[in-house]
Amino acid sequence: MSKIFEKKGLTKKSENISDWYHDVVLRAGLAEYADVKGCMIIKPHGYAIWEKTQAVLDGWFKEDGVQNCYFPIFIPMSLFEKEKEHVAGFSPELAVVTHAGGEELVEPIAVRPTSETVITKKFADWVQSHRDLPMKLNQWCNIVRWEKRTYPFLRTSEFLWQEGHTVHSDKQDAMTMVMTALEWYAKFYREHYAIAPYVGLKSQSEKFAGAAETYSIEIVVPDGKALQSATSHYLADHFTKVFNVEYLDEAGNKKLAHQTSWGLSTRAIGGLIFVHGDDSGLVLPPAVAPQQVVIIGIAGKGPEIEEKVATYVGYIHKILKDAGVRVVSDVDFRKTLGFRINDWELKGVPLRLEVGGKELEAKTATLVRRDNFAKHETSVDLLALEVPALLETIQKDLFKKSEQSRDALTTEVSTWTEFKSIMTEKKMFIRAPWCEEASCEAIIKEETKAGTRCLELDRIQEVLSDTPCVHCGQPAIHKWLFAQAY
RNA sequence: CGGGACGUAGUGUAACGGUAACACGCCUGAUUCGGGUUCAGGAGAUUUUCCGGGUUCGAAUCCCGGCGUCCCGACCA
Repeated sequence: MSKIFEKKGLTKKSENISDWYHDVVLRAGLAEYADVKGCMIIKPHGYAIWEKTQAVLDGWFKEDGVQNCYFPIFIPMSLFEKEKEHVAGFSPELAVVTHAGGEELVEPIAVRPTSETVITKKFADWVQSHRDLPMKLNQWCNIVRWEKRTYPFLRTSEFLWQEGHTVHSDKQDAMTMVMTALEWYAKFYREHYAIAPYVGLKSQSEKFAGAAETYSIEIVVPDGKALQSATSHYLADHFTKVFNVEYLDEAGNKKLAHQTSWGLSTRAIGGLIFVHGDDSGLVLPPAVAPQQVVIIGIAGKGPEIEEKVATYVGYIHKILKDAGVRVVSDVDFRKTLGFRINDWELKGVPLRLEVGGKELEAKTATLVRRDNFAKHETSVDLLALEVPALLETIQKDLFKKSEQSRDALTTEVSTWTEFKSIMTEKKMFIRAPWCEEASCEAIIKEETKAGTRCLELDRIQEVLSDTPCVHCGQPAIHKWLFAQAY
């Protein structure tokens, strides 16, 4: 039925997924390397995906009463250093400004790796009464973390994200916020990125520096490794204590506010590339594709046909645009057909309409799906209904495929021998009983490079009895997910 | 931060210590256009080979230092 046309110079995903990934990022026009190590220039096609991401999440945040704001990129070192665990966690990757205005600064300024400190300091001023709570803020901004080893989108020295910061009267209210944010992210990945993630609680050693609890979205990359793809933290009173975020309750008692923070970054785009891409390049889910449909005009012989085809393409373009489809037309007849098709496939446009002399005569268009290359011809009269429906089908099929891939890359084991051989021979997610001791986790990581990824939400209630830890044999408490991480 | 590789037109590569070359891309014109077509001509390195020193009659090439990038490890809320 459908043949996959190989791309010149594009490494096959199955041969070397890392080379393939880098090739796709560059060839699909998502991003390029910048002049500073580990930094990335996000090109229009990549940025457009980010804008789609922003639009969806931002809408949900606002519906819930979260307000956008902006705090400075610079944080005085003294402020940053106030919460001890926090500074210990972030110091190694901090970029610090020591000179400005031609002079050495009296106090160095940190470039934000996250904004808990500056924002909490202001919460102390803004929160006085229980009537001020909850206070929910968010900012879309850039972050700098000087990682030793970088990877386009997955781990860059500077990246874009949103960070939500909220304060609440008590733990219960804060936890509701933590779970709401987590659910937004899960829903976003499922319904917009068409990715089936794992959602759960991080272990104590893997949690955010300064948090009481961290929940995360974990994506299963097709090579069996894990990508932490969004986090939601319950900060308890760890920061509010340090910055004195106190309020008076109804009875006039002074109380410390409870706090949350949650974020999703441009790393998400890396997950999107990894999960759906194939040997022909990027594959975008229709929900977030900057262009959902490309109409390719196929020239016959001579300018006369070209003109007719171009007119016909314009006609179909309008039909689709009126039907609410994000559509782009390609009638650049100076380039050969193969070149144009390959280029649009690399870019990952979910649906291609081929329109030439044949279709013009029959008043049809040929529809080709990017995800499975299935091809069929349809009458123009049906396009306004059929194209949106087909885009939805593609969206659903991509999700199903992601779900199958995730499940196929997850296995349950109960013995250490099995655990170790799986992790060393074939990387994948392992679900196994664990004692929840940090020392045990550290040894597992040392021997297999795999750490805990999360305790799935629906397994938190499922407390084990008489089950030994997969590694140390001590009583296990829950079944956790383990994997090597990106 | 340890180990390795590398740095030459826009990109990818070549050049024994002796005239910096080739392919792709780009421009012009044809040709072709239902899956990266084919051909002809042209521009593009030029205080030329990342930067600074050195050796030499002569350095892209050898030596020293710096900077940077990539790969492998350690690290990575």
